[in-house]
Parts: sequence; C-alpha cells; structure tokens
Amino acid sequence: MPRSTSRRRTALTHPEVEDIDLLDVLHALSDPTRMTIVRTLAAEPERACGTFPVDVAPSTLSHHFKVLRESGLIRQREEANRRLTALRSADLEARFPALLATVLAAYESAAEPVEGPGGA
Amino acid sequence: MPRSTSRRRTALTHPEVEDIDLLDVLHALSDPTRMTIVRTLAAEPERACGTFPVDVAPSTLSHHFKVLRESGLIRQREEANRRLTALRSADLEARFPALLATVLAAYESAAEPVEGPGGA
DNA sequence: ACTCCTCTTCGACGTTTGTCGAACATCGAA
DNA sequence: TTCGATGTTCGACAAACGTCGAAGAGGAGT
Repeated sequence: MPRSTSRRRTALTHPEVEDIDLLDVLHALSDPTRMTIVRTLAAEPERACGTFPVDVAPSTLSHHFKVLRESGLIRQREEANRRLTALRSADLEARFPALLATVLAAYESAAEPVEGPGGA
Repeated sequence: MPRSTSRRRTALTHPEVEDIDLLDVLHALSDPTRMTIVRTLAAEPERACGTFPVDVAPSTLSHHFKVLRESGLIRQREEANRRLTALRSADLEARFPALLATVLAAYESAAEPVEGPGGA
C-alpha cells in the first residue's frame, strides 16, 4: 500500500506566478488570522508553522496555510519535521505590482496603535 | 407598524471614513460580481443600480450593493426612484492610500484583454 | 387611479468557510 | 524501538455567503 511518497503526504502545491488570481489573493487576505500570518511573514524571511502569533487550533492553522498557499501568497518547504513558510513577495510583486506592500501598509496605518482590552 | 420612514425603507447607512475596515474592503472586493461593480464605477462617476454589466438577479445585485456600501467602498444616494451609486474614491484614498488604485490596476493588468461571451 | 419601472426586503436553498477534536504520519532524539 | 514534537487529514458543525423568486414600497407617467 505504501506508495513511494518521498514527501510527506500531498506534494505542497503552489500556483505558478501567472496563475495567481487576484480575487483569491484578496479573499485570502480578508481573514484576520491569515492577515496576521502574512503580516508576520512580511517582517521575517521564513518561519515554522507553529510559531505564528495566532490563537487557533493546529488543524485550523493548517487550513489557513493551505488557503494562503493555494492563493499564491506563501510558499512552504519542508525541513526535517518542520514546515517553513515564506511570503512570495517577489512573485506577488511580479504578478501584482505594489499590491502586497500597499495592503500591508494600509493595515498597519489603519490599525489602532494599541487598545488594551476593556478599552472604554 | 407604521414607521415614519421618510426615505425608502432603511436609511442608506454608510460607514464613516475612519470606520472603514481593511478586511471588510478586501472581502468585498474578493467577489467577481462586486469587483465588476467597482471596476465599472472606477470608470464612471455615478451609475444607477440596474445599469451594471453583471448577470445576476436584481435581488442578488441589491445584496452585493449592500455589502459594498457597508464596507465603505461605495456611496449610494436616492434620486427619484433610482439609486445612484458612486465609488468612495476620495474616502478610500484618505483611509487606505493607493489601495483602490493598486487593486484596480492589478485586476486590469492580470485580466485577459477582453474575451467576449463564448470566448475563443 | 392605475400601471410601469426601479430597487429592496424576505424567506429559502445549497455551498463555502472557519473552527474544532481525534487520528495519523514523519522526523529527531533518547 | 519508543517517545515527543510538528503538522496534516478527516469528519463534523454552525455560521456566513451567493443566489434566486415572490412580494412590496415609491416615484413617474398615462
């Protein structure tokens, strides 16, 4: 039964730059958890799945990574038993010039500086 | 239950510029029909609801306008028995500089030049 | 008054989405 | 080999979404 799967299970499919769809990207970015992932990635070159400052179950996180990967926003590679994730900045830039930077800047500028819980 | 609604039924609520949420905007833009509406609006200053080049039922269209309006992307005003819709370009620009233009440019550059119905 | 025309609201329906827990696969280390 | 750590896949589920048709509200024109 064992198929000679060298990789893990499925083979980490990423869309070609030319196949990245704008609406898919916008949709991927419209979720808070995924936006956090992307923002985090924008600040660091690469990061393991479990190290993101999000508060969801591992399975949920895995789901979000899949959405981001299939939208073309991130690239993931396997290293040991870890999955390293990186933003496809260059690809995004090639496909949709300035888009990512503009969206990220918009998010940062619009975010309230910091409002503690219970903020009256 | 006679409500003294002067306007039509509900009073066309639009979020304040400061209340426009980036994720809401991105989500609103991630639907093909709504993107078409926004693109159309980007080319014309104002337009009646029924005159958009989209192919959905009136009720569906109405729903999309509501989503766009509540996200802050469009503004609607009543004129006679028509509802005129306009892009909130200036407001968007103030809230999220360059965002709208970048997204629109991304769409146009990525879209196939023009494919008539029945493509080929 | 009566009739169009324009657009909205109200269910309804099927699909997609975000979420979780349980089970499993893989690698590295003991 | 046996663990432990890391992530994924598989249901399941409720909520949200996109879509429609029917019904209704308001103005304009006859």
